[in-house]
Amino acid sequence: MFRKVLIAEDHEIANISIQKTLQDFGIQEAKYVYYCDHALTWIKKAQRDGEPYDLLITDLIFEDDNTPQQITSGIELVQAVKQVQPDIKTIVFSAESRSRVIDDLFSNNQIDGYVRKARRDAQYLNEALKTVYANKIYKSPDSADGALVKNSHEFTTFDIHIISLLAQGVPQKNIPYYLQQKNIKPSGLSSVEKRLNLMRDVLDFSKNEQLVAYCKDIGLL
Amino acid sequence: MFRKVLIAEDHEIANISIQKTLQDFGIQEAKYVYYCDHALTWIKKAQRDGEPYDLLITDLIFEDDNTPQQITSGIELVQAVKQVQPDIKTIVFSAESRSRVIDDLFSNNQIDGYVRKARRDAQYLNEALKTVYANKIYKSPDSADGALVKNSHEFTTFDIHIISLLAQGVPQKNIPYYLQQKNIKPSGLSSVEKRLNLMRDVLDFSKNEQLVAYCKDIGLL
DNA sequence: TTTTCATTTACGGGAACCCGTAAAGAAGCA
DNA sequence: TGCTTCTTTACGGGTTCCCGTAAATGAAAA
Repeated sequence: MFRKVLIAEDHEIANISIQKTLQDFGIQEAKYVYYCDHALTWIKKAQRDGEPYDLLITDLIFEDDNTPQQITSGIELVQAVKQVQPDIKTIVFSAESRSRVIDDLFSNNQIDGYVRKARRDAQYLNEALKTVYANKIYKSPDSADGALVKNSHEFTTFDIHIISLLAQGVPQKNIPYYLQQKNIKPSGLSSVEKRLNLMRDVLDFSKNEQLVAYCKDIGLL
Repeated sequence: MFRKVLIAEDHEIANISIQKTLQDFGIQEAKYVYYCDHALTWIKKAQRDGEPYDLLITDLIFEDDNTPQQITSGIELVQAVKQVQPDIKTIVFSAESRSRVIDDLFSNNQIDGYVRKARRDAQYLNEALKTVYANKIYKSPDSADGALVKNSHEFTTFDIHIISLLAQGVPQKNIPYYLQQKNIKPSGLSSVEKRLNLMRDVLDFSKNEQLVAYCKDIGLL
């Protein structure tokens, strides 16, 4: 089993439980930090001392508490750590449930495991440790996509920009101007209208207010 | 200190840590359940046996895992439990950060403590236990904000109905019809328009989309 | 280059929305 | 009852939005 493990998790309650889970595995050398910057510092230090960590367990979102930090999210932490020590194993432990976000972690950021904070998370974390130690990829079953797929619409960054501007009170007819400012590719008013029309159609909405409400609900805004 | 405590929390990891916190307090009789229905059952059973619980610690949101449940949220659980045993103390332990929602818990649902799942949640839970045991109200400092108090508007139920209908896609001109159905007093289109105009004016908004987004943010919808 | 196809933009009629003003209604008081 | 005051509703114009169609642009194939 893993010898040295580093845990980056700002919620004290979650941190405590991860500790306990590791103890049950007989892992003695575990370090627990509450900030991403501290995590990177410990990784570097261990690397220098010739006693590198085998595994990093990290959350995705770290709440800002006005302590200035260089690294502010789990994704950035993984990327920074991989630069220092490319062979380290990483497990992300987060409440994120959007399949696109989770899949991005595996494809772009080369993580080894994902456990969603949900009903049987302790059990799944346990399985993740075993699986990742065996050099395999682990994804907790409740984060395996396909669950939320009813008549959902895959929002592009273009879509999100439009809805975001609407939610900020920009009149529809002025949206082209804002899109040009950001060099976003289609910027014509008709393109905006057509895209809004398509989104409303797919989601069976009739008004833009519904789009804003929907995006707020699924955490897109 | 409390003798018998019941914990309703679906996340296994969080549940484990609450257990540990209670153990550190020397509380021996603690029962841990993962569903609201089970919680109510145990409360009733203990009541019948003449050994009632002193304290209920519950989450707000319980994830649906296709196990059919009567009670599906922490608020409903508190209300149901209070009917069975009005004198029980209740602490809510949740990630909810919207002050409006938290304040509602205290005013309408008579809870004794709120601890937000955040950085120092274990420490705050500790303080909550002591404070509530001393018959006082506890609210973890990171949920006590009041930071959102800019030029805020006191929403009436009339306001909320209007915005809710907008967020559901009802055309503005049809809102009078829906208001009449619910016997809401001013139902004229002009009244609706005037009220929307006032809300936008107070909050310095120009579009209804902003109102919907704002209400979602502060937990009004 | 020309042709073809897809994407983007321009335009116009009709509906919904914004907003100011004025009429109608409801409640309180002599 | 008659008067005042406040709330609610009705109306009309100017604007924005919705949506279908057509023109313009651009990219890839012939």
